[in-house]
Amino acid sequence: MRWSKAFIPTLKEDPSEAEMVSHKLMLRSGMVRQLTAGVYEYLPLGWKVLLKVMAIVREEMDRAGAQELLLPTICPAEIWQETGRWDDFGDNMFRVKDRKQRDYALCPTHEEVITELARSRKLSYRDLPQNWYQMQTKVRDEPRPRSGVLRVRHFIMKDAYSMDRDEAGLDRSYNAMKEAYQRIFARCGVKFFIVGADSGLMGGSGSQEFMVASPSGEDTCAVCEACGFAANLEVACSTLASPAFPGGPLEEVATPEQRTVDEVAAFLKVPRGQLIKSLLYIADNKPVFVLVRGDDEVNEPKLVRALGTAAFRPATAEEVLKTTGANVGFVSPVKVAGVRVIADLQLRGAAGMVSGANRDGYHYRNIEVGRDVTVGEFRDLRTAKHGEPCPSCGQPLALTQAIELGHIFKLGTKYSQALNATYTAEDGSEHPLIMGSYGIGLERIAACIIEQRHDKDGIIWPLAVAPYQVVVSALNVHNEAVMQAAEALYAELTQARVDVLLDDRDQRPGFKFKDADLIGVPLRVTVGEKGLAEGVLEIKRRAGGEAIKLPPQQVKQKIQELLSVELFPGK
RNA sequence: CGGGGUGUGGCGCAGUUGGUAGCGCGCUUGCUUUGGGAGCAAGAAGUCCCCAGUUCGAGUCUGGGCACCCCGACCA
Repeated sequence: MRWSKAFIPTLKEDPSEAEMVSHKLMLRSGMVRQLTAGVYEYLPLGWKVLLKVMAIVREEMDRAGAQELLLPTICPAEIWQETGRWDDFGDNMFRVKDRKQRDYALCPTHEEVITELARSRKLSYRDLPQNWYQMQTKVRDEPRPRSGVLRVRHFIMKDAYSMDRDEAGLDRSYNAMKEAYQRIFARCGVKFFIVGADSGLMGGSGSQEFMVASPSGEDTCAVCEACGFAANLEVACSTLASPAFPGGPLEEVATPEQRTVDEVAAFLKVPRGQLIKSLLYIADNKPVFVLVRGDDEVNEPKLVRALGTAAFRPATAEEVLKTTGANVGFVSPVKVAGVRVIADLQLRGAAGMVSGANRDGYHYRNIEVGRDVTVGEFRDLRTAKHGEPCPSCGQPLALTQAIELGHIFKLGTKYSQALNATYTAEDGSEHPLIMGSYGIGLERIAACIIEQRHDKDGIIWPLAVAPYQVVVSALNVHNEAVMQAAEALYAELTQARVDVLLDDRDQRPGFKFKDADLIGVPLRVTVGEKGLAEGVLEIKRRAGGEAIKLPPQQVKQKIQELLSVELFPGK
């Protein structure tokens, strides 16, 4: 490509809408442009990067035995109604009607479509396992798009779906995907780690996420340096002993106007951890008390799993008053009949605790869990904290912010059962397919690479995903010798199938250098009057280091050498 | 959906007590220049987010709406 003909609208200044480095650099390097909130246009440079990422993903998926296909974006409502997700997705799903007023979904994900496909041709045990994948646009009406291309309403996902006859098969399919993912991210040059995760709306028995550490990440993960344990805070637990404070008979104590944990703890001169935070929720239209220690926070994803439903909300002030007879700040399950109580594991056997007396202006002291409160169920409900003991080895956990790049799920039979997708076994019996689903956000890979690989001048692409491998900078297009040498090298490299960009623009050298650095081309060959006077061209790595000066006729070979070393390290 | 912020040439911004819009970058043309975002000269380009109102007169004041960005609940 000749730069003079390329549409690479670089920007000298940071656009005002961008905060994250990757967002700024994607805009400044002319990779993308925002059309509206959470919807981006991929310009030639950005699309080239995505194509390279996709090529790597395709290779690794194929290597792992998956088969590529392409499913529609638009899909009739019926199959979503069959699984219940027509409602579950709520406002997050774009919906359209056709001319006959029939409902369609713009697919936010494809479990329903793939499962419908799987059932359309009755599969035999002989057909299994199967793994089908696609790279396709997903559409989600995100409540708040942000961070450039990281959280958008329109993005390209690589999604794969495995079908097996049993759990052992699922484990094999799952592990094959996990290995493929590790290879993909390694080849793309991103540093990542794997964490145990929540399955959320996908359902199923287990999942892991591929994370990239970043202060701008939306997820928080607990990581143990000592044993390698790592989990999203949505599921991470830690091992802490239950609090046992000196007990005694239940006692009411006046706490006028003291409502919050902080206020009550200070007023009674007890640590916050001696309080029980009694939160009233309405789950499936019924009140339920959720208890955690005063110094803990309820973790909502954990609560979803504990309650077995996402259909819950904090009770209103009126509901609290009606249920307990007291106002918010003075309530607890003590002596409240007929309300389900679910408590954090920490509170099992806790004694000497403080919580509301269900009478405005009063709290109870010496609450003993079990004696004064009947807990229906103890579950891990609290959010783990920095420095707490790792559940597997006891060493302190570190919390770190991260961006989710990929997520793999063991779905089990959630979709195959709902949609009646079965296979026939040897004895002629029919069984639901055991499924897994595996997603990667392709734009996020590009964004994460930039987050990890940039400097003050711009992006530093690894060769594997660089939009161009080499830029030939002709420093003065009016100098015949320079242009001759540059054109000759450009032709030579193009013929050798090197992805090369010839900077033949009528611009000053500094301008060209800045632009080349900004878009992050890994190798630059400088063709200038100075070098030619010495009989050399100069090869410079974007990542840094001294320029390599070589006679023009040796440049192509040297470049091929550099490319092969970086593309196939170790060979 | 709650809280905060911003809407003015393509981009980044300024615009005073209300008097009919300017700066830098970019773009076009010409000349000079050519090893880290050049200089001079000339030029094109703006429904001042939209609607309504106040006023002789609104980018500026009032009301309503819309869009976008940031912070919190969801996910690749």
